[in-house]
Amino acid sequence: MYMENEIIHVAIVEDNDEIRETLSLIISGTKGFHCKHTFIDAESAIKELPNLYVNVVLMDIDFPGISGLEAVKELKPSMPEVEFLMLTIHQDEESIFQSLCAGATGYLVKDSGPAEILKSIEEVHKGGSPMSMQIARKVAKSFFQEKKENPLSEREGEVIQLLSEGFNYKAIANELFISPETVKSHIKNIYSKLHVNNSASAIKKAIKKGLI
Amino acid sequence: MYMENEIIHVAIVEDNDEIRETLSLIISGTKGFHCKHTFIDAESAIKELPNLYVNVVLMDIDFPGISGLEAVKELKPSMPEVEFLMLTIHQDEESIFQSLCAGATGYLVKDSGPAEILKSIEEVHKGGSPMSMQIARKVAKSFFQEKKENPLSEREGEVIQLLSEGFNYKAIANELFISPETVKSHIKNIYSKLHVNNSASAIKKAIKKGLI
DNA sequence: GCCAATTTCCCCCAAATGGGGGACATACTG
DNA sequence: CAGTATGTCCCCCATTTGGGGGAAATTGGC
Repeated sequence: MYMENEIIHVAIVEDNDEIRETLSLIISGTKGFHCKHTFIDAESAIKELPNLYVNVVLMDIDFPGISGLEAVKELKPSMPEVEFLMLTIHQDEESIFQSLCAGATGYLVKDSGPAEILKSIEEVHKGGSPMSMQIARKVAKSFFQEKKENPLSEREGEVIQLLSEGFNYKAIANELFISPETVKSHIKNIYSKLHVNNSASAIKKAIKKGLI
Repeated sequence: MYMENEIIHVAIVEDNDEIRETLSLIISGTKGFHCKHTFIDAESAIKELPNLYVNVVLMDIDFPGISGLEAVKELKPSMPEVEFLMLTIHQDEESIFQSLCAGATGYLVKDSGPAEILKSIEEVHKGGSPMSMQIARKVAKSFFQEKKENPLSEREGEVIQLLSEGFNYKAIANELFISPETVKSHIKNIYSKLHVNNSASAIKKAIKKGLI
């Protein structure tokens, strides 16, 4: 139940001291917003957040150690009513896609102005999915090409074909006259393109997309 | 080109001394047949056979160490003109199926009489696929039920379903409230039923058969 | 009542896999 | 020309997988 005059409780997870403090000041200094809890890394956020009352979490996407992505994966299932807004500088499609899958609701590029940040927090709390224009386009593209384009190169197609027939890396290497390390490399790329991390789900996805 | 009066050169791979000697004597003692090479294990057969001239190999199906099955897999590709006749006591469908896939042409139960053995060797050399009645029935059954029945139990279905979604053993175990060892056990059985030996080919086959 | 299949769990142990790096060459494209 | 994708190969290293055993309880069929 969103109340028009309710105060939105925000938590921040961000390793950069300056950014964290600035965000905290902006938020707490604005009517209707409050930020009491900030965390310097994903580990402490994972430990503390479940015991706190917050509505929205601003989460930096890549930390040293446990990433923000991992943190969302960990936290979201046990606190589904909390919305996660990812903070990112490098707007690469992959981490965006991954974070959406992990349960993040929106995105913010770090150089957004105070007004935009506050608007996004409010929007996500109301049930929206705010993300900067650039990112929205990237996500759309990601989902779009997910459906129609064959994301695998010719070589990758040969590799996954053989993989689906039960060949292991060594056997695939022999078949294609390349090194097992190269096969491994192709498979790593295939998994990344299909958003999976093992052969079973790769084969399933590849078949569903008509790649094999 | 099969010549009517050509001598058929036979090699024997069999660990049991008595059986090996008996077979050798029977074969060499019969007009039109000759057996100069016998091997006591799969290893030596794999090493020596490629350098010898033989038409038919009698291969025991299960050795300690490298199995006869493995030996055929190894040898057949490099000597496709040589026919392999598997010797077996336990007529289990699985090893029969596997050996056919590996490139064996026919089967003999070990308690066959001399006449049947010689007839089978001749037949296989002429291009036939001799197998004892009991075995023929088993193979037929194996191929038959391969096509129509869902060979997976309910639990196995759940397991392969989760497997296809990228869950590893531990995750499947959590999902189904059983031990990872049990998951492993189910997966071993699934692989055996689908005639595969890794997740990639299992998923492919399961999808092709409409199991998931 | 026995046998076969299913479901559950355990052991050992080697091989395969996946994730993280990085490097270098080619080729295409803006 | 710089950037991107592809294809090739290498390192390290932990985790996962698969194969070989075996065992016990349950169920259902013959």
